[in-house]
Amino acid sequence: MNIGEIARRAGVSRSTVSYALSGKRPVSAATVQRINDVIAELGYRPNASARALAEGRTRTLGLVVPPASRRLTDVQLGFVGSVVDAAAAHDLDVLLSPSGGDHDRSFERIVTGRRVDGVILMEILLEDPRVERLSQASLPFVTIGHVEHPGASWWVDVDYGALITRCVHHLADLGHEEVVLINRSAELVAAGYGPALRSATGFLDATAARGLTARTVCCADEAAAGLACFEQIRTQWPSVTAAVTINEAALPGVQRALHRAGLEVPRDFSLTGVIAERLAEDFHPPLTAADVPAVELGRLAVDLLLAQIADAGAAPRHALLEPPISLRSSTGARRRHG
Amino acid sequence: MNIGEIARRAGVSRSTVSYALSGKRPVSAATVQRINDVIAELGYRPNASARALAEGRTRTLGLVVPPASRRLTDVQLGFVGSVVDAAAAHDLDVLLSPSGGDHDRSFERIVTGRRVDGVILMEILLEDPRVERLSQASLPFVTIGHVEHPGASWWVDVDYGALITRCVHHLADLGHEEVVLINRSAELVAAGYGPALRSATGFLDATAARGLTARTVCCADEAAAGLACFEQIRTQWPSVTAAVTINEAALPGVQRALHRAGLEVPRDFSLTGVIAERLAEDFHPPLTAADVPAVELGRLAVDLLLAQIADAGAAPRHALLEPPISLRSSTGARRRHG
DNA sequence: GCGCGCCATCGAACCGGTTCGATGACCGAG
DNA sequence: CTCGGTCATCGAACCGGTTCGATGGCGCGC
Repeated sequence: MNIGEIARRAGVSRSTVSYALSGKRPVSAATVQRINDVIAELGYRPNASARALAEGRTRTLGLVVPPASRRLTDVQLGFVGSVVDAAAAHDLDVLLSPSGGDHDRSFERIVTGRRVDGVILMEILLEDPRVERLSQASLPFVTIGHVEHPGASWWVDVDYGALITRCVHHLADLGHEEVVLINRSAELVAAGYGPALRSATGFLDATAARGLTARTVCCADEAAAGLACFEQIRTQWPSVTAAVTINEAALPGVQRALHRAGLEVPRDFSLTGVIAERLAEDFHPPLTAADVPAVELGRLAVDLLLAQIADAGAAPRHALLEPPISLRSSTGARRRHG
Repeated sequence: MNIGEIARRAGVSRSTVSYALSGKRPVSAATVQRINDVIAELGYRPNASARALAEGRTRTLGLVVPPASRRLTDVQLGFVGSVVDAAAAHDLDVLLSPSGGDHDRSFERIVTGRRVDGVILMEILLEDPRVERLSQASLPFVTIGHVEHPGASWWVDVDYGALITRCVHHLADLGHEEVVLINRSAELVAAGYGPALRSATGFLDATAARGLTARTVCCADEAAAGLACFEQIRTQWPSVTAAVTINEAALPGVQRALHRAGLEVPRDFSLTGVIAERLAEDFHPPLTAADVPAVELGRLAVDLLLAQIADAGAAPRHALLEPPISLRSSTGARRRHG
């Protein structure tokens, strides 16, 4: 069931079969017909490993994802799905590599084994050893998110700082004077996770610019933590009237805490942030928020990666998306004496 | 940077390098040392395609997932994560194939291109053409979920029928007399999606056995549908006092509907079903439910697949898991005159 | 001291494709 | 009729590993 067998049955040489399939040299119509008949009859398809070896490319992209132990957020899930779909649209397969920190067998296999033509890296830190590793391996790659000093690397990202800034201005315009940022977990912040740090910076800058009192808390990525966290906010800073968050997993807990405290959104409390569209719409009431364009970001990452693979010497490109805030119904004017 | 280069620098032949790396023939300690030094210095790793071609195996597993357009449920996400992790534990990579229906280029590439040593298929239907396709391609595969007549195929699954039956008995024991099954979407049921159909059968059998009045509804996989669906239940069958569900995505909507109707769980209404553990615990109050052991199922699928690959002639094996119901706090005795 | 056997290593073939240079048949122009 | 050029096809080399049979050197036993 290999190309030699096809050639034998069609009465031609192996190279002729190869050319008939690839079209890289002309083959007479009659011969093509005969070869195609044999192929259809035997259900032949070329061996991917052999082809990869000969061509020097695997027609496969690597996608480095956080290990399953760390649950994926909705936004991350959106990335994975859109990358896989975008790759499939180009007839490329996606090889998954669960990678946490530095030395990871799966990651190393991907990088040095020439198993993939390029890599998409997600959930990267401000200082991420994997970026360095890929650079020196001279394997094309695109990161979703960007390191502090991207240098010559290609990336796509959402401008968390700008989006959080916009959320703060929105709240300030509504008259809020003391607002809180519910960030991702303290571990992620300590590890140097870009979105968390850039959100914090944007939040502090914007609140300062508008003269608001700023509070920030870190919150583990789970509903229970969201509940605890919100109750702590109410006790510690009772005059806070609005929250900005990028923590999707905490939302169900925040919702419960609001309910338990008898606070109605947006009458008594405003809530906004950067949140996957589906979750923003599932919230009650639907969240006014910057929807992370996960699908677009994933597709863009694949496009950039393919451009980089096609022209290895090209100048690095990147895309910093700043989606508009979708006005839904979770923010309102601050109530005096609220 | 290939094996020939290593051999040249170490002053040995290519086969000696190969044997030194694989250990399949003895190589003197001094030579091994020299080879390892050169390899460490150059950072050499064997080319995966070449190795796959020579060995006839790719050290890669295929995972067929629903296309991204259909959002993954929490349970499905658990499968993907655990399969990837379990494969990584065996130093295997995972190739993703988004596949919906019948003819799918990505699926065909996986099946006939000898890109993978075996395939794990999830989200299968009672009659699934892909199972047939894999069988005739004589490529080892394991399904998560099982077709109606599994024949000689290997599979792992959760016994939805038995679990739903247990839920019904639990409610009957608590005195409920009219209960509703909130199923997955009507499209899935129509397509022949196993869990949905087996749940419905189990539900009808169990309610009949206990003399309960049974109601069933299909509900799209989203919060809004859950809300609408529950409100319809309240109008149409006002005396229903408990619900059983396998629809995770609808839960936030159900929660909101309960709240809107002023029903307190479990005092006024009982809720149970088959639900991912995390979601059951995020619910308010935490759901008494059969937690789908997604992680165990994924690991098991990989184990069975590897067994099948190792011994192609082995008799088909399968595993039907029936996890216990976790008693949390969403079910209670029916209130008279409720 | 000679032959035997073992140990380490080598060379060549092979896996299944792609690609390049060469070859032969055929056609039209001179 | 011959020569040049095109077109279709072929054969061989190559991609980078693995594996099998062969070989050379060495130590040991008799």
